Amino acid sequence: MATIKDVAKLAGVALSTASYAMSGDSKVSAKTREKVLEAARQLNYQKNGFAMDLKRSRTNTIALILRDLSGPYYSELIRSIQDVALSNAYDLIACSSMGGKESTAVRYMLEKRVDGAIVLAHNITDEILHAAAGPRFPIVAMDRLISGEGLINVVVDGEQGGYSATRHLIEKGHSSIAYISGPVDSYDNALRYQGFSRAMREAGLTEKAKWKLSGNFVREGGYKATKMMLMQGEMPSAVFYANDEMAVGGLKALEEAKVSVPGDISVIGFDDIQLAEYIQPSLTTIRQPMYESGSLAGHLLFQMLNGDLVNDFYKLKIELIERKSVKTYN
Amino acid sequence: MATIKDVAKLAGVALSTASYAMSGDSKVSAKTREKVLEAARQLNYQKNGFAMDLKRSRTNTIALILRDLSGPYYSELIRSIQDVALSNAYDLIACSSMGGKESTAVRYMLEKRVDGAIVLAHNITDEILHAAAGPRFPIVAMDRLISGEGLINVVVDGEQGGYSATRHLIEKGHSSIAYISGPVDSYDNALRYQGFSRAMREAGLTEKAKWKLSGNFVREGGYKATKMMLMQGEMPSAVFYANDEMAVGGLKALEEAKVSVPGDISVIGFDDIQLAEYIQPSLTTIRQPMYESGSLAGHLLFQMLNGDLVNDFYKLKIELIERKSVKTYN
DNA sequence: TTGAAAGCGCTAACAT
DNA sequence: ATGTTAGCGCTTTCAA
Repeated sequence: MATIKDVAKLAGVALSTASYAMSGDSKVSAKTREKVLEAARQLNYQKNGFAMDLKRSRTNTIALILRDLSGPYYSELIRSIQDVALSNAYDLIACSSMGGKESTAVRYMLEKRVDGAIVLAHNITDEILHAAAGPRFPIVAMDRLISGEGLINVVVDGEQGGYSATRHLIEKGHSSIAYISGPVDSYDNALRYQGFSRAMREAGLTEKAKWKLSGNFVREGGYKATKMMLMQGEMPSAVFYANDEMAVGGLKALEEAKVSVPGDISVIGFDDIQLAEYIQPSLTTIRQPMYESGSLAGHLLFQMLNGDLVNDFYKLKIELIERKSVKTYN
Repeated sequence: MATIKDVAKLAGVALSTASYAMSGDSKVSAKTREKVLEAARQLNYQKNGFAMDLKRSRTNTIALILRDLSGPYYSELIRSIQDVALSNAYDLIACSSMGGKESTAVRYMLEKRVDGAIVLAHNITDEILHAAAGPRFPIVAMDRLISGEGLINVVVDGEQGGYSATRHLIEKGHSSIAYISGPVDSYDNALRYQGFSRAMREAGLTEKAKWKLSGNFVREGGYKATKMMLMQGEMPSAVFYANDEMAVGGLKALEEAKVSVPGDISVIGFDDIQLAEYIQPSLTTIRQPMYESGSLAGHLLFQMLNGDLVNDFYKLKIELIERKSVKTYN
């Protein structure tokens, strides 16, 4: 691999002149520049990325940290962040946090291989985020509440989402409502459940323990939880799945049991995944403002990178998407 | 940010000793190591990633280059590559090639910010791939045929896929078959179309120009192409959409026109996206071995990184997934 | 306008 | 077992 030194030598100029010429500095004469560029071309010269980063102590790239790169779930969010990065002439890389402490994501943040990060990866501890963030390294956390130097939050109002979903059911006349929950240690699930509880309480409705089942946020879990609910005999008139994936599994269990949706039972989900629109019946659900929240997170990150002061907490509202899986109860 | 120098000073040892201690070299005494580690802890020391890379001239990370990070389409492929990277104790980052020459992806390859790459991004030219690849920088191309130093191919047999899909239709008794194509400059589309043509020719069937419409590989395109086909009056008994996204759009157009699938017309897709199973009717399609091909690409990349010699061309077979959108014609 | 040289933070060969 | 030192390839200050 040719280095800038080789280029300078071939062009017959000093190293620094070569550097100036290639970065388009105006103090180099056109003739010299051409000579340098020609030499670079001949040697097939490519600048070494980290030598530059090291010198500049800036990478011009930000990272998006996801628990699992392969999740189809975040595509809109990724798109929005990509847009913002592009318009700021920054590079964006996506890192997986699979592997926790040992993951690519953690290494990149701790070793400062990027200039800042947007984090959506629950398996990274607060401790690591605190260690990584700082005045020179901003982090936007989208999956938790955390504060500290260089650390801000952009979250979606999960409590309001849970509340809205439940209110919707109640307004349609449902009073016996099951809640299929995500993992107990999930912050998202906790918020959604809080919203559910508040709506129930305000309407004077009681939650039944046997109608609170866990589906672990996965399709299979929703399927099993629903089977279990079915086996218990008494059925609620509606069920609130804490995410769409579980609702998809639930719909399958219901179909197998010949329980008609929304005829016999209404269901509502959360997330508005792509499938929600296409499944039978199409799923009424809560849409999170993915594009907006990603875009906001990106913009804030760049403001911090510029040294601007920003608030450290932003909460976005969600929206109810009404489809065909909820029916007025009578 | 504390450097290793600070740590060494605080611990009262030489720079190199600190370095050795922290990388767990056995020649450092336990006591010294503890002293160093303690100093590092106190200073909240984090090693600087690119200083290390620069010195080692190795990054221990590979890149997966995708045209658009936000596409939900590649999740299985990403997962498989992630698995392979992890098991080789390498880091994996995903880079978008949006922006072409100026993209993050191209910068990372050219500036050698990673040790190698797997490319699935048509908007990157062969020229760039040639410039980036070399004996010290392996690239696995999964989206084209290209050869050169450090450059190998892992592709899925699109021609066979197109052939199988068409054969399936023919075996079910269909003889008037439309082909809704992707972009003309798409290599994937070309292969699928070749397979289609071969099957038609072998069966003595003729392609009709008016039944070859372009949908650009997107849902909306499939929708429009289908509308156009409908307007033309005469209908084929089956249509082969060159990808599932277009088929989804097509199904919608058909439904709006009250043309029953598969009652009045059969449809087959290509890719086996997640939706294919859930849409009404569920879509018969061609499944690409995403996990397998990603895994293979990953393994090959690491073999090359190790200096092993590998073949420069691998072609994987596809598989027909029979669902409900194709009916025997009578 | 050009060149010499310092130094970014780290590793590793070599010397002690 | 520990210390000294020479770079990795680049940018940028300072001097010419």
